[in-house]
Amino acid sequence: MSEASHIRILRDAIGEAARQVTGAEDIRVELTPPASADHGDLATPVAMTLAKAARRNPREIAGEIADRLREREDVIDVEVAGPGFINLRLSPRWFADSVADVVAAGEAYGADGAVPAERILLEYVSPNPTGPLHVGHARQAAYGDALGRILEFVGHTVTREAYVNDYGRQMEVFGAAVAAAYAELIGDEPVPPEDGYSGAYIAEVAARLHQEAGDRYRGQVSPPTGDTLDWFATRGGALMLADIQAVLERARVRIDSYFSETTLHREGLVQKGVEALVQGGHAVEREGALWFRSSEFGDEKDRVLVRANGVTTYLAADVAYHANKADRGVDRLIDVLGADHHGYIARLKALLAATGHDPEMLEVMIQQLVSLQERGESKRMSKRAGTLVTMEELLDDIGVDALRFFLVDRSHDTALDLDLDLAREQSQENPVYYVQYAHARCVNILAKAAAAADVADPVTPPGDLDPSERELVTTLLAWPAAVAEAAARRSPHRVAAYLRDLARDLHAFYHRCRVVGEAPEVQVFRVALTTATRDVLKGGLALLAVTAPDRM
RNA sequence: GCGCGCGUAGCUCAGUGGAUAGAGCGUUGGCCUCCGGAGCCAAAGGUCGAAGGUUCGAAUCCUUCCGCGCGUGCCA
Repeated sequence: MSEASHIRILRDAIGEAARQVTGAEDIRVELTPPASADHGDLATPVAMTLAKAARRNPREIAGEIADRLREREDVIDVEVAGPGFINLRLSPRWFADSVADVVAAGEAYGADGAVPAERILLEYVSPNPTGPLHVGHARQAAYGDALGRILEFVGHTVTREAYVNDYGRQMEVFGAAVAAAYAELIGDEPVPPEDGYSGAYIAEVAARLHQEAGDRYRGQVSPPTGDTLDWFATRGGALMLADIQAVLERARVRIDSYFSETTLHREGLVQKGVEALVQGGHAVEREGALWFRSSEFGDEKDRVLVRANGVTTYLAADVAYHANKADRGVDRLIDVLGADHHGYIARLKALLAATGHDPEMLEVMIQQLVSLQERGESKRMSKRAGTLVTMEELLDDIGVDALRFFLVDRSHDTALDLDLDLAREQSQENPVYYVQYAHARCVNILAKAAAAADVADPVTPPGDLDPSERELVTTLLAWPAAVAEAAARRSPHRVAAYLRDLARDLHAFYHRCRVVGEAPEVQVFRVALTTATRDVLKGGLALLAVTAPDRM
């Protein structure tokens, strides 16, 4: 059930009235809470949207539509305002029916609204198993996972995948660094690689490998070569990847499959992909290297696939990987990448076009940089200075709920300043607790009302509604549109923003209206309203993988 | 230089053609015999970076300019 049925009936009625007045077909009726509550319960700008095609004054059209709506029982007042808005005030009966709709829909409320439903392959995080996940990965993970949940909720079929960059020189350097730490451990001469990896985690990996292999590699690691180097790189990488997966799991990030870059090379798919490009005339040799002619497909310039020394580039593997993904029978590919990869978009689209796919099937969602703020100051992060904050440290510091909420509370294309003091705060200032508290408050009220509450009964309309009740109901009715918008725009932050709005309306309602101990018809209505709010809060938080505690 | 992103309240940010531009934090002032005050109510605070243009209507679309970030490797 994507929309409560009584608001749909109303929307259809407005559409029909507009059709009668203007003759237009297929009218999309936007029906939202107005900017100010004293404009009514719901408002629509439909007359203004139709004015141009109808070549008529929007206020005139609005007036005629309004006349038709006035006859309806559920509408107690209609007025035309401003440039042509139609403002509606709805009956208590309509409010009661609408709340009952939401309660009846339960978990399905707002779900399955996507048209058409697509099969989507969503790639995010994509770690290098040469080091721990950092803050940037955390943002990609929180965004990607929330987006996946939202897309599924509105009816798409989603496969979540992470591409593991476990191939190439970086793995060798990593292996050499681990081997050097191992050498130090067993008293051999350590030969750390230049520009190598450092940090305590390298020593940890070395220690775990020492437990596994003992002193077997004594005399072979100063420096390691061949199979020995390969062993340190591969085994070390496997340990790192396991750690990475554990951190993601702890952060409630779901990934269906980890796709190994090495596999692509081992199975000859990279080679095959490159050859296909050559045969298609999309790759040419120049100055000893093999170039992908991506500029033919809108990229700024051509890109190297195979270097003069015969080694393939990262892009060559991506040809194979993206062609592979595009061939899996999906309608859409979504890549979540960091800000430093935005130059990559044109390349990826070009390689899809060159391999005979529609480049439009790929969407690349770029995540802007994250910086951490503490005591009013930005914490500078640098890999070299060793001040990089890992995702695991962040989880230890502020917890899963705060991390998940804060990282998706802002649009993905704006740089994010994560205020650690605020995130740690277990108080009113913290938006996570604000929303969670609203949920706990609903649960508490319902527990108190439990004896009297029978929401299965038809919800009876109260004599009149408090303004805070009207606002809470119209906000609840806006949920399907909000989550559909979040999905369509790939914008999980809209869900977070919606939940804050809903929590605010709930708190305001709580302070103005008592639920327990009121006249029976009032109590029944308010119990239903509280139930609906609880369910939407819980469902919305679940889309962000944030818990909805019953008590705090 | 070129490409992409961003410039909105003191700070962090919502708002991709509709009404008097919003929220959180911060500031100021109110509200606990009452379902949890982790809350509520109110006030102050804005030339939406600048200038043109399109439109009945522009923070939103177009053009130019200014500022910030990132990219612009035979790195990944």
